[in-house]
Amino acid sequence: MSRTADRSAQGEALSRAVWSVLAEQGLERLTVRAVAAAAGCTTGLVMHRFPNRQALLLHARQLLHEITRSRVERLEAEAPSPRAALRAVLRQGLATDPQTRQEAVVWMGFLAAAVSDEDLIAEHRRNNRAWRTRVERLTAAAAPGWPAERVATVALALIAMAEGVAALAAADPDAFPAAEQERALDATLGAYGLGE
Amino acid sequence: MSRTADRSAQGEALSRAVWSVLAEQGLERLTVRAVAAAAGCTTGLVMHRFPNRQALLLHARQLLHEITRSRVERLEAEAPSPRAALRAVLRQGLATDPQTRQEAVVWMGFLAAAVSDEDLIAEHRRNNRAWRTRVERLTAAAAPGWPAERVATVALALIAMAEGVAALAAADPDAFPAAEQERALDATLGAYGLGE
DNA sequence: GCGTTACGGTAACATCCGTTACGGATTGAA
DNA sequence: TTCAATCCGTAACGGATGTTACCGTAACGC
Repeated sequence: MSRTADRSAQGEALSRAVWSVLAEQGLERLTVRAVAAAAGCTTGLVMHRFPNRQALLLHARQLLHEITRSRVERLEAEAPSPRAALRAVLRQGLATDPQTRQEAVVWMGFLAAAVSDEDLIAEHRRNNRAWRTRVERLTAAAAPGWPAERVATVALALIAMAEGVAALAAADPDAFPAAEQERALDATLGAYGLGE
Repeated sequence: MSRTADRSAQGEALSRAVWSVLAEQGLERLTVRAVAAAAGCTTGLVMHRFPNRQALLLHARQLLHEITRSRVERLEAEAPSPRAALRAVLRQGLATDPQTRQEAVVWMGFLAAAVSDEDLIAEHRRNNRAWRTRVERLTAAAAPGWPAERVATVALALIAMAEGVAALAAADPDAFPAAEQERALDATLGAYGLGE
């Protein structure tokens, strides 16, 4: 295996360790040593792979974006109709299973970390705006004939709803089970006339 | 002034310092020394007022809940109609001005801190469930005749939407100005037939 | 007026943090 | 085989953190 592939694979493994620590121990315990322990290596490897802790976090944040993006594009391509695509893309943003619940917690951790990290907040804004553009495109396709302003407003409401549900469920899974989250999503889509 | 009032006032001042640090510097820099500096005192006072950092955070979290609760109850009492009450209560949860934007950032910081703090997560769940009960009551009053399940689903969707919009706007105020947030709220209420 | 008590600032403690320096091990080429 | 380069674990460093101990001081009861 080439050296660059090794480096890239190590970077990914360390990023997954960042997610793991962020989800299980929280931002306050997200130290270089904790990440190294979660990845099964030492701080030496971490600091040889990344110039500093900030770069490590930024890489983990970017990789999270990349992974959810590819998942979303697959869902979008496989959907049988524009409305099914819209629903599938929004649905994957909920916190309906351990995997997505962890992602929601990690997403929140990065957001909290971004308050004191200029690079992280820039990354967050870039990703969020791309996400918004995507949902606007899907909404427009699902609601032909709507004026652009209506599309933008409804897309924002849909994004916010999904993100809010995920945050609520991530912090209190028992109070917001998967079925209830999906019911809220379908009720909202239905209210806008975007149901199947 | 009595000694107990002094103690209580100091606790409130320290809690406000916690909010300030959380909003301006983020969770990672929320240290006892930073809180003391923001409050214009020394760590000695902080540690005499609270047994440890965790108790300080918990008090600040509880006070934040108490303050928003009283604001919400005032809005609810002053509203001319059930639908106006629902809208006003949801609207105050958006991040439409520096005050509420700061609250949204602080709220997010406490949520991230709760990942590694059993007391904070319990407080969060308790408050969120109370919040949900309140919005369900307001929704039921605004939509007479709805079955309970419909009320619960729509209330969840409304809560999630408001919370999601606040999170988006807190992290990227330029992309989500106040008018756009309100438009999303009104569009959602309108879609459910709960507009004025 | 005086002693006691609670208050709060100072400074220290042990620990943990991010980061750096160093050294041994492994790899690949000559 | 040998030499150079790369990799990465070890250990240390300066600084920051939560917490504790100590001490001066101001307020309150007698």
